[in-house]
Amino acid sequence: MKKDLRVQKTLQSIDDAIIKLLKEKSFENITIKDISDEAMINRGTFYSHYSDKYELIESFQVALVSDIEALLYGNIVGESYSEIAESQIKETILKVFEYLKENRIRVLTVANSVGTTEFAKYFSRHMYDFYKVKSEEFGVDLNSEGFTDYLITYVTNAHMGIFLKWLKNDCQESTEEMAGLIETFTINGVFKAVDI
Amino acid sequence: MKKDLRVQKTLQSIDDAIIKLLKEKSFENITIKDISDEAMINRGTFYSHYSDKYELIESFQVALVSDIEALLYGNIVGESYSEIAESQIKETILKVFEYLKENRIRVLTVANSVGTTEFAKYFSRHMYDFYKVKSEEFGVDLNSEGFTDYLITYVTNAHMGIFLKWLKNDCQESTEEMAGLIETFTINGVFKAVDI
DNA sequence: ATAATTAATGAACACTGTGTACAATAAAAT
DNA sequence: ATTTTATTGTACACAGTGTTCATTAATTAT
Repeated sequence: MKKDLRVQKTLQSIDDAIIKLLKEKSFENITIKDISDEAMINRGTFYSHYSDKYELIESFQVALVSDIEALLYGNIVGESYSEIAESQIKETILKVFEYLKENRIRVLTVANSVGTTEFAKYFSRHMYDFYKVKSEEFGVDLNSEGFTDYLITYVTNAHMGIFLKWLKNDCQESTEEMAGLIETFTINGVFKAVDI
Repeated sequence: MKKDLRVQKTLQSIDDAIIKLLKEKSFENITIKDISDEAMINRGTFYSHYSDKYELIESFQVALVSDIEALLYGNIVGESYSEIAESQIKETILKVFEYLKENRIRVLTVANSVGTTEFAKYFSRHMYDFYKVKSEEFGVDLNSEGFTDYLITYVTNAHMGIFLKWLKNDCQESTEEMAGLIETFTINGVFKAVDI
């Protein structure tokens, strides 16, 4: 059973409003009044859907991250490294870039809203988990738990940085190019990548 | 000529207050009244030194970053890669870890205050510049400007992630261990690091 | 089509925090 | 000891929050 038409319209207009406002000013400087004015709804109506603006932006995050998770876990199948063709990994990285490109505005506005902070934290926690699961599937047996964690942290943050820079750069490079960069940097190491 | 004694005391008590408060709650939830109460000064006195709490935290950031910059640029001398002993780079990385450890509380509170966001942005912009200058000094000639930028972004974010994770982990690993990790990941690449 | 249900509106309210102003007071510098 | 300067206490106007409630309007179900 679907939600009341009015609710759908209200939620949609709030979404549109916050996206538009985030292009003009920072998240912290946006008030509920700004949002309800822009959405052309009563301020009280906002409160009947979200308890504050943080809850609103969280709903954005949740949507984005669950999309990407579905994309990550949905694409790669297989139980050990040998079963997973390298091309499949490449394919997944490519799909992430494509998703990011398609949702550029949403990703950037969310990332710039809570500060890259909260988003990065939230997003990278999921990326971290993904890499962890994958490295275990790959049969990567590491000397110490701590070592693995740092390794994953390294990769997660590196990739996160690349993603956001690319989006801020208006996605000038092709998704294939970017997937290639990520692969080179991560597999060969950055020093090898520049031939030192 | 030194500043008025009263000013020194006031500024110090504000610093202490914000550090203490940041251990209890997030930066956004701290009010000027909280700060002035904790510092045992009049609320108006706060405003005669800082125009708002953001200006206060920025002074923290500036201090931390300028410390680290001095450390980075002060330690490495030489004009080309060949003149710079590898041990000197290692030494610098080590010193960064030592500095971070000594200023653990300050770095973490600032990072957690503005969100890791703003701090990371601010901090990594300087790190980015450093790596850029260094890679030029090293005579790294790259095919495209964009390529270099992505490479530096990759490294900067990766290192930033490691730094903060280590600090959050209570600096359990030794600074030497950490410097080694950074070196291995960056030079050999993470895949080599785990023997894939 | 009409009645019942549910959402949105407008207006009011108490509350918290902001930033400024200014005379009074206390402390430091000369 | 006198001047200078910082801090204090208090007050004020203002902006934003979050809640309440009766009224109005749209949607759903009969």
